Amino acid sequence: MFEKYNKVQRAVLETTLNIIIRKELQATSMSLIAKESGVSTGNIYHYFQSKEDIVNELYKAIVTFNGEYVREGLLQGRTIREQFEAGWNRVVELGQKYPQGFQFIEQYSFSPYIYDEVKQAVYTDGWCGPMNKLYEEAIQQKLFIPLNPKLMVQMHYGTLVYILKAHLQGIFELTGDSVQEVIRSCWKAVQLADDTITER
Amino acid sequence: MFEKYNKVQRAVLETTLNIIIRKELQATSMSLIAKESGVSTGNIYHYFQSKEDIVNELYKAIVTFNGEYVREGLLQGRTIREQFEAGWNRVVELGQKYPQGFQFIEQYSFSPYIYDEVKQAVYTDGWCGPMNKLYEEAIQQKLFIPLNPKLMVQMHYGTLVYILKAHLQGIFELTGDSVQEVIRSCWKAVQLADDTITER
DNA sequence: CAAATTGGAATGAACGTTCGATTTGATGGT
DNA sequence: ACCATCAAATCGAACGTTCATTCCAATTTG
Repeated sequence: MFEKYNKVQRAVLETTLNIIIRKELQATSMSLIAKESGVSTGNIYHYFQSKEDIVNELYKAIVTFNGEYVREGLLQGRTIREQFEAGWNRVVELGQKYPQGFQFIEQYSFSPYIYDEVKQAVYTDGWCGPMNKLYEEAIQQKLFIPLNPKLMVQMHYGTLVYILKAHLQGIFELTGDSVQEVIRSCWKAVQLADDTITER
Repeated sequence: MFEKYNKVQRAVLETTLNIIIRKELQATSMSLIAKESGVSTGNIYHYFQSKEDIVNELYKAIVTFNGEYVREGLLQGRTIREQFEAGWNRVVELGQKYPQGFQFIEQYSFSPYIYDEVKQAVYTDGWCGPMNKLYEEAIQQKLFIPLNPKLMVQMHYGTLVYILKAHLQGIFELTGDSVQEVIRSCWKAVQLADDTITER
């Protein structure tokens, strides 16, 4: 997740993510980060400008990592339908394999603590751009109804985020089958009516 | 929104909501709440036990308000389809008419700062319970596919939350028509195949 | 005038950040 | 093989500020 950083930076970022999810941004003090990461406060400031800088760097790193992970999935599919399924499956995998990073992005994507410039990274380094493209193509090929593709992507992302959230909160179990069912229903929600036959 | 509170409590809660959305929980200090609400710190502590208490009270108040608002909408529909549309329309209205309350609940529903007991209020005073019931009925009447109703409610809530979030962030406009289209597509996503004829 | 309410200065703890001292490890001269 | 040198890395105590909370005097209410 933090390959491009050195040992100290990695320890700090990992620890910070850990504490923020476990406690709160409010309760995430520099002294606690120092204690848990094994890096002294003085040394932390050798590698980061400020606490804000740490949190924003963390945000950027996770968005980039998630972006690569999902884009890699998109490449696996040949047809639009396959890309659709592979892409959203990767999003769900992210939520399950890296729940802390997933929760962090979710909780702070609307926080004023994250700089606007860093938030924009979702479109440049994240997976939003390629996914929007895929939806545009699906509309052109008359697979999807003619709605704003960005709106549709948000819809489907929200769908998955919320079943993952509820799952992480223990409201219900999430089997591989039910995930597939949800992704299929996402397709069904926006598919053009006369495409119904190709649907299993 | 805060009808059951007195003048001082209302001023404090409204101001707190305002600052938290504008700045951050971290940057929401008691002195700032005092200054902006026109209530002295001493007096705030006369009506609230602590800062945590204020924020949790705020959370509870908004959940209860939102719950009443959506349940009221559910009552307007006669058929299941009508209740479905009326209910989700109310959710969207909440996000548009009371964006601060909406954003606050969204941002802090997973925060450790909110007591678990207060979070449970979503089910007792909120709209999750009645909405789950509606979905169960829709499954029994063979209108919906046989999936976990709680999962489906979360799916659809996520859908609407994310188009509202994107709209509030200015990513795209949200017309009344596109909202209707989204709600219809939510129904389509989970409807049982042989129900297609009744569909417009 | 008693009780309830209000105001804001005072308090002590905790916070983010700074800074000078110390350690480390690579380099080159003997 | 040994040591001298030095810049980079590391440390944690210290600093000044800000914070949530308390306390009590002042004011209002009934």
